[in-house]
Amino acid sequence: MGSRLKNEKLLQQISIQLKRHREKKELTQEDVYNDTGIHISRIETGKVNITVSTLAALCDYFDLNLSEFFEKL
Amino acid sequence: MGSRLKNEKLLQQISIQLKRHREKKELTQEDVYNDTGIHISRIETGKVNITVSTLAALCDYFDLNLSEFFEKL
DNA sequence: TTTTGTAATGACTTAAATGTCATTATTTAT
DNA sequence: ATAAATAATGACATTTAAGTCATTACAAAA
Repeated sequence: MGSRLKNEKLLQQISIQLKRHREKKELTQEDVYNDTGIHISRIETGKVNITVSTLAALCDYFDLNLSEFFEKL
Repeated sequence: MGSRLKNEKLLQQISIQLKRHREKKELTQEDVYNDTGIHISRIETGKVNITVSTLAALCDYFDLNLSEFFEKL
């Protein structure tokens, strides 16, 4: 059924991607919070099963669409 | 901040996409449940803010990756 | 070393996704 | 029209994402 391993891996990859995009824009976690209201710290540790809304909001904030975000998965 | 409108629209689009893929494979909601353990009914109504894990599991089940799923958004 | 800025984590609350099952539409076929 | 299959919804429990704030860890700079 839902492979826990594959899932953890996916969340890990998402977290790394988000961190990369944040750092590319030279933003702190606090910046992200001030601008979006999202606490990204726990997300970037890869332990949170983020919702589509949250991911969409972050992608929007980082100026990328969901499709290209998952392209580099 | 998080535009509720845009969000509802996104979730609506996701739900429609999922339904399209399910029907293309001629699967019932019960089939999906039996194979994945996921109750897709509420998701297909577009009122649920699905998690990445759930979406990933469904995409996997429908033989498509997340990137191409969001391409046709 | 000692600040200082930033990130990670703990504790807790709230809201909501997910799971489960029964019941009520709704669609499709006979 | 009736029956059968499928989907939607209601009600409820469980789990967990997300919000909030304080504290600890860590890194970079002074």
